[in-house]
Amino acid sequence: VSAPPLKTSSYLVLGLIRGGFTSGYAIRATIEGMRMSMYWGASFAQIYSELAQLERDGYISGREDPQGGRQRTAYELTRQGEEAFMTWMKSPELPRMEVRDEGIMRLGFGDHLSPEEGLELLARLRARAELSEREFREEMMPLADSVREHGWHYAATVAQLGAEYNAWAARFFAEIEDQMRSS
Amino acid sequence: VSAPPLKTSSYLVLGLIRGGFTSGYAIRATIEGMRMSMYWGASFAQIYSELAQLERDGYISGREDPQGGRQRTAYELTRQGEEAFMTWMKSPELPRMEVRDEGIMRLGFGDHLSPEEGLELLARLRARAELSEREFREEMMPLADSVREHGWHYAATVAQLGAEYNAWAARFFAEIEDQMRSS
DNA sequence: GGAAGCATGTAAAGTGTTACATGATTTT
DNA sequence: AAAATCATGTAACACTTTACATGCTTCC
Repeated sequence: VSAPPLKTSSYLVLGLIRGGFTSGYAIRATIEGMRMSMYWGASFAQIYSELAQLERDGYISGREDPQGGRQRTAYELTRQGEEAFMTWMKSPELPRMEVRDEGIMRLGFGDHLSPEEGLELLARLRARAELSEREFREEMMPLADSVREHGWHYAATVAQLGAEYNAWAARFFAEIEDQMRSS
Repeated sequence: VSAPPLKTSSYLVLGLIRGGFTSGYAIRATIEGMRMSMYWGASFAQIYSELAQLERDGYISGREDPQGGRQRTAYELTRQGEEAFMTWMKSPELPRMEVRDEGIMRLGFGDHLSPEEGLELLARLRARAELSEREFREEMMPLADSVREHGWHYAATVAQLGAEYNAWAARFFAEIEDQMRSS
C-alpha cells in the first residue's frame, strides 16, 4: 500500500523542517527571506494548516518548545515523513513548470496595439526583467552565499538561475525591439 | 469614477473575443490549441462563469447564434469592455510574473541528496527543458505561423520566446552539471 | 451506427490569499 | 515607551480544477 502523494506545498514544509527550520514562523520567514516564493510561495495561513495536516497524517511530530514565556512548537520529520520527502526528491517525474505571466499574455495580444504601443509593451517587459535581475543579484545571491557554509550549496545555484534567466530575457526583448524597429 | 480592475482571466476572455473567438467553446479551444495555457490557463468551467459575469457587468453582450439545431452564443465587446481591455493593454504596470516550479524547488533542496543524486536531478531538469523546447518548435511555432496571416503576428514572438527560453535553460543546467563533475 | 468534435453548463472540492486577532520578547 | 520581530492561529473570500451531465452535428 503506497501513501497518496502529497502536494508540492507539503514537500516545501517537509524540506524546510528537515533543513532545520522547525517552527511555522521560521518556515515562513525562510520562504520570504530566501526568496523561495520566486518558485513556490506559501502564506502563514497556509503553513499553519499544512503543519496541522501533516502532523495529523503522521508525517511530522511537534513538541512544545517555548522561548521564555513565548510559545513555540518545534516539528521534526517522522520516519514516514522522511521517506515521503526523500522518495519525492528522487522520483524521476518532474511536473511541468507552471507560469502565470500577465506580461507574456499581453504580448500575445500585441496585435491589438499600434506598432508604437507594441514597442512600449516590449520595453516594459525588458525593464521588468532588468529589475528582477538586479534583485536576484543584490538580494538573493548574497543571502545564498551566507547560507552556503550552513550546508545550503544549492541555494546559490537557484539564485544564479534567477539572475541569469532575467538577464537572458532582457536581451531577448531588446532583440525583438530591434527587429521591429528595423522592419 | 473608475471601474474596479478585472482579473487577468477576464482580460484573457476579452482579448480572445476581440480577436474573433466569440463562443465559450472557441475561447477554450484557442487557449488549449494555441498553447496559451503555457503562460495563462483557463478551464471550461471558468470560462463559462467568466462570460456570465462579464455580461452581467456590462463588458460583453451575447446574442443567440445557433448552428443548425446546435445552440451557440456569440459574444462581442461592449464599449465598456472595449475600453477596459485597451486600458489594460496600455497600462504601464506589469505585475511580476508568477512561477510555480516543483523542479526548481527540488533543486533548492539539492543538499538533501548525494552528489550523484544531485546530478541526476539536474539531468532531469535539462531533459525537461529540452523536451519543452521541442514541443514549442514542433507544435506551437507552426500554429503561430498559421495564424500569422490572420493578423496574429505576436503569437510567433511568444512561441519563439518559449522555445528559446527552454534552449537557454537546458544549456544552463548542462553547465552546472559540468561544474559539479569537475569539482 | 459509432466516434469525434461542437456546445453549454452545474456541483463539489481543492488551493490559496488577505485581513483580522492575540500576545510575548527584543531592539531602538 | 515605542517599534520591530517572534509566534500562532481563525474567518472570509477569491480563484481554479475535476468530475459530472446533457445534447447536437459531422466524419468515418
